[in-house]
Amino acid sequence: MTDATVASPSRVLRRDAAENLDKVLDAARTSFDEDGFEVGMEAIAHRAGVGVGTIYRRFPTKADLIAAVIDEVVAEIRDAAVAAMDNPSAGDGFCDYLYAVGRVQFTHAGCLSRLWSAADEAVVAEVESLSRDLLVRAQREGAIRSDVVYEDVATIFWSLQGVIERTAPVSSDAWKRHLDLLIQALTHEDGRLRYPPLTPTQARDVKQVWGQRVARGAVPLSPVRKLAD
Amino acid sequence: MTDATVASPSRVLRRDAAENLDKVLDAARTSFDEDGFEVGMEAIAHRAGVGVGTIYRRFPTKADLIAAVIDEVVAEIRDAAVAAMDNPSAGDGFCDYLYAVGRVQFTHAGCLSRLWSAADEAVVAEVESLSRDLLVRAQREGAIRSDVVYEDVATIFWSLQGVIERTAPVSSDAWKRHLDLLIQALTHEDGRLRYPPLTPTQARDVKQVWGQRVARGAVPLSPVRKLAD
Amino acid sequence: MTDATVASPSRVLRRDAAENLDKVLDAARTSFDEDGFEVGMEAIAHRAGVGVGTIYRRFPTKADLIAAVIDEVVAEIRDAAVAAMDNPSAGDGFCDYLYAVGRVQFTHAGCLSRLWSAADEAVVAEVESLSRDLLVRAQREGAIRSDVVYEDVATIFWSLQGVIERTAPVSSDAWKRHLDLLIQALTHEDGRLRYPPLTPTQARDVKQVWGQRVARGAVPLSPVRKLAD
Amino acid sequence: MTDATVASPSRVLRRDAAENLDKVLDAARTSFDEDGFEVGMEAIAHRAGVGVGTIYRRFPTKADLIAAVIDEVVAEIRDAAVAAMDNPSAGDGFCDYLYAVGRVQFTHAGCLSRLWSAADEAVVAEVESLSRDLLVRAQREGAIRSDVVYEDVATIFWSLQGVIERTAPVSSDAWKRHLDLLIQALTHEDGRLRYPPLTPTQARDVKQVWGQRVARGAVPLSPVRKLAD
DNA sequence: CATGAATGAGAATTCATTCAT
DNA sequence: TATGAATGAATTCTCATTCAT
Repeated sequence: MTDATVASPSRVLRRDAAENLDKVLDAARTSFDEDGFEVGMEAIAHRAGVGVGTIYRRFPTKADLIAAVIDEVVAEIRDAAVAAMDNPSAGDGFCDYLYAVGRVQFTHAGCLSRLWSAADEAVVAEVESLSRDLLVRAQREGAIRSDVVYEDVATIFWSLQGVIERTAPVSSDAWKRHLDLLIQALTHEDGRLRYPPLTPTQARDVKQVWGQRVARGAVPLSPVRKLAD
Repeated sequence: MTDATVASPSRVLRRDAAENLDKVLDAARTSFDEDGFEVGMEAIAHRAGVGVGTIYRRFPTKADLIAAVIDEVVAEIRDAAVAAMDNPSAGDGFCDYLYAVGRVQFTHAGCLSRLWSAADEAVVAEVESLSRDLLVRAQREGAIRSDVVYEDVATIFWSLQGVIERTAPVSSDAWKRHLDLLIQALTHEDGRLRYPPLTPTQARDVKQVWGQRVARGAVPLSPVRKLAD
Repeated sequence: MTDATVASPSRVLRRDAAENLDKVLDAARTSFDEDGFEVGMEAIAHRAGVGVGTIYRRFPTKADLIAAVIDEVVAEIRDAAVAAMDNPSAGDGFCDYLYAVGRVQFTHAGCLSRLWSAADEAVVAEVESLSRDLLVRAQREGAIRSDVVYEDVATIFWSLQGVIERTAPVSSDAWKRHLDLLIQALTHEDGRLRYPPLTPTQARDVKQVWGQRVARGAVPLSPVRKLAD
Repeated sequence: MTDATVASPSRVLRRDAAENLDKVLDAARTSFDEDGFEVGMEAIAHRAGVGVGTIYRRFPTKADLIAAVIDEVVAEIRDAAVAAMDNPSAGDGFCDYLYAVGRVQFTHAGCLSRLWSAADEAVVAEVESLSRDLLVRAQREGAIRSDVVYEDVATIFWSLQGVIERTAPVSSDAWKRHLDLLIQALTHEDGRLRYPPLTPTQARDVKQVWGQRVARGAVPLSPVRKLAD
């Protein structure tokens, strides 16, 4: 976070440090993806080829390490959103985006329980803003029904998380089929939705309340393990 | 934590064993619903107003206690399925059922990570069979699109779990809106689904793989905490 | 111990009580013989067909129950000693006695760790006195070497315990062969024994020190389990 | 229990890992010798001046710690066997060996219930092989009667264990006298032994059956406590 | 700076003993 | 009086975090 790049004789050390940080993040990401957040710090350190102390130097807390990994994942999603913006068809772009988010979540199946709630606020805000734009553009184009709001998009992501968490070890298509179904619903105007969407405030609270839990030490788990095992 | 533990002799009159068992199950259910499965046995015992030993008398293992609670939840779902069968309109019955499952899952938001996987096999099989019937009847009536299979129903439940786990502390409508959306997709015949459903085998594996994880001691979490607290 | 046999209208209750006591002792004996002293009180109660409370009525402590069983075993040994006295050949009588003690110890293989140390002092004294007599008579007859003292007999019992504890589940001859060897040594006069025997005081201390251990709660176990299992 | 736990920062300087491992093994050995295997890990850790976690770092399980200590003891016995081989008189060498084994067993009186059964298979095999050689050589020399087999040697060790377990706190000669007696029997050819020895298979089973018990959690005890205390 | 050994609170589970019914 | 449910201290083991080397 504060990696000041001051030109100096100690640049080599700097590089070592940066390399180490990368190794740690890689190891953490992979560990979380495969085994979920319950993996011990020792296991992550081992995978990274460093000592636990080295991890704790950069990440004072396991929660911080998790947050760092989550940030990367959320950044992947942001990039997907940006890419989707380039699609000349707003409707296709929006759908591309939903699939991309599904793909990212599937890839990081072990991290889902903390996605959004533990991530860097700024990036999350960016993602939110992009999501909103993608949705509105698609709606303006008439590709997506008009009674849908941004909060429904967030809900779809949680929905996918539920499906992915359970099916990831067994199928890589299940979530796609589910999303397909959802998209079909999103593109039809006819039936009115009978329940109100989450308000923006509530959507924000979801993250906050979840965060509280974590803070209280009731550290959740990650319920996934990939196919090979 | 700082509740003075002065035991006045008449503070707790001992009741029937059955009553005690109820207290334990109630306490466990509430604890799981609110705090998830990570709650300590001690905490559950305290909530029930009994010693840990009392819990262990009926439930030799924490897993057994969890299973008992889960069984109750699954039984609620079974009852809902049975009730839905009575609806003269097969389509309405099926939708009733989906909402009922959502409602039950919402009520026991802390238990979702073990639903299905830890429950009594027989009851789960019963639920599955009833679900299948409800679906087929609704399809025969033309209320539900024909390319949907039972495994999609299971997927919908997982999807709802994802939504509920995140939104339960904040909204009791979010999952309903999501389900509404899904049902609209289920009732439309037009768009073909582009991805295959889970095979029955895979659907079975979902439970099994999850169960393995649990067995391996990577005890899942429960990611929810209700509004008040 | 204090079973006053006052003739009275409540004699039937008395009989029930006595029957219960027998059932408890039988169950305890069998349990200890088979599983050692670690068996839970619950298991013993179950075997006896009574509740734990009933056991605790007669035996305020597990140690007391153990002592009661041990007393019976020691009484068996006393009876064997008495019987051996009847043998017209003092030498044969003495050897008979050694074998008899071995047999009793083998039968109660799970109880050996407390034999002697936990038993009723009076009966132990009786056994000791009889043993002494049997030994002296055999020595007077010239059947047993003269440099052997009573304490050596006790030592032989402990020696047999060591052999039985290890071999009981596997062989019912091992201890006999060992005793045969010992007896051959006992009947030869030639080699002088190079080490002094335990003094009577020391022999007494063995029991006392052991008893202390027990009292301190470091309740030993019984290391045997019979062949069938 | 009531030792003020004020941690002055310089109270315990941290030493090498190796040194610590030694401290742990020493503490474990002493604890077992004195109090038997029932001592809590906490107690051992306290004696070693470390936290429980430190023990568990090297010994994932209490059983592993026990095994480590036992291995050392068995190694002592192996060394004694090797040394006995050097004795030009095969008969003396054999007797030396028996005494050496007695001495080792006496020193580790609290560990006897697991000797052989919990030890490293390879070393046990080595000891067995050496014992066999020592016996055969002595028999060839005519020093030991010919109807004795290796399994009888094992039996003698168990016999000594029985004597030592009871007498160790009270006398350091008792076992020697008993062994003296046994050796006199071993050196006489005249009387035939009336019972068959353990077969090699049975001797092997002794260890296995015992091991099973341990595995089943019926952790044996150690029935000894040294004189002082 | 990096390392990984040490820490110790916390979690599940057992079992002798007590006591309401 | 008998029953067996309830108790809770004690035990083994885990893991995030600290800190000597």
